[in-house]
Amino acid sequence: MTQPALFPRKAPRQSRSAATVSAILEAAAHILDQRGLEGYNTNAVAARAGVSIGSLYQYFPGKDALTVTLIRRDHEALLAALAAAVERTRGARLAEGLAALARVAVDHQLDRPRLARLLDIEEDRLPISRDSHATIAAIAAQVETFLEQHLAPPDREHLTVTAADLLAIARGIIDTAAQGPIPDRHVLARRVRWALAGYLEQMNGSSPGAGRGVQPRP
Amino acid sequence: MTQPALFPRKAPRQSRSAATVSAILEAAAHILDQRGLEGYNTNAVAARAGVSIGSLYQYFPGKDALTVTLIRRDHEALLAALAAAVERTRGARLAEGLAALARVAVDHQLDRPRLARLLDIEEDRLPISRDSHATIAAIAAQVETFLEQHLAPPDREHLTVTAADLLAIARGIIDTAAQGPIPDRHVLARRVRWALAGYLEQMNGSSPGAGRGVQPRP
DNA sequence: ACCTGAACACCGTTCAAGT
DNA sequence: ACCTGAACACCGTTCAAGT
Repeated sequence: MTQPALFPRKAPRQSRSAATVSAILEAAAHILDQRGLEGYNTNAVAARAGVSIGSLYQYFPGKDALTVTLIRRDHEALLAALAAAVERTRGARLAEGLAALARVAVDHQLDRPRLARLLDIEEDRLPISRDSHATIAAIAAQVETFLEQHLAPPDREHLTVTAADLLAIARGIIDTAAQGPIPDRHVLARRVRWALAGYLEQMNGSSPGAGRGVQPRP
Repeated sequence: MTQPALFPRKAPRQSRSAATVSAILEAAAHILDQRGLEGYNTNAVAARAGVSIGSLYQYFPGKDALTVTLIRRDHEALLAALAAAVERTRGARLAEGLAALARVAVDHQLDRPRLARLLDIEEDRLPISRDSHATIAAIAAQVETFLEQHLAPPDREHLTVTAADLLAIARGIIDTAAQGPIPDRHVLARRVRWALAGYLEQMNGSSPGAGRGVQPRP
């Protein structure tokens, strides 16, 4: 019943082993992107990385731990892009800020669409580990910071739920759109912006008690 | 490279074999709901259904075909509930209708939350087969019908995209919320309603050329 | 027409032997 | 400290033999 750990087994201590870990991760991303989940197996990853299967298991306790590391790296890239956008639009109007966030989310997903989609699928399937949770929380915190900058201070509880919903809405639209033929970034970003702005506006107007505090800054 | 078919191999012709198929599907749903994807394997399904593994493969060409059948049944239940709600709210105001749709979506997901979530995960992973596509299209068509009833006629192209986005938004919020502790249905439905109404309102207001036609009925 | 279950294949993982 | 690859275990799938 004890399931295998989902974090790297140990950190590499010598430069050659650091290279091994890098090669394994790069091979894993490449195979996922090129061959999909069907062709994604540990033997193929080890072969492409040019190491033996034993070496892979020296650094990763299992296939899922490898996948989780790819997911965390992907999240960290999104976090960096998001933080930059939040910083950049600090003085801007809400609509402009939301447009920037929508663009970041769309660009992130469409950079390597297949890999991004498969990592999302695996993320849904896998339990969230400790440090994955930290990165996800940091992403949500960026959205909360953005809301604090562009809205009058509502109560904390709502800020958290609101940030989570905005992220879920963006992900829902982008993931669904990305299942079909590659969509136009600009059009897709506009649809995401509509959804985000609309949610905020509705929340503001619909719930007299709860939403009162969420007002655009003067 | 030719991947196995994802539809049932053949229809049962005798009553005992119909019972076999039913037992297999029921066992599959039960195991998914109780043991998760980890415990979901064809040997366990056959054992719980009380049939040999060979019988399972007589009716389903593979594990994924079994899963796809569960997904299609789930979609058909959603379609029926959605069609009833669309019919029921035909004369109602837009806000009331959206609230009804949000409730249908939330109730459907929270009926058997774990099973619903795992089927969603598998649905993302699996290619959409012919008749799965038909059911999904029928669900989207219900949303389009709803929009036609409650909004002034916009152009067709936009109706399709709008319906798809509304579904994606609802799914994004509900799936994400359902990952954590079981959320309150009423609160969750309200968040979904906000998101749906907000998207429609934004689309209406933000895009002078494209959105002009989407106006609430007088 | 339907059912059975041993056998096979593939792939995740381990471990004894190396450098 | 790191690497190797044969061996093992689990599970999806097939197929020859039944009723």
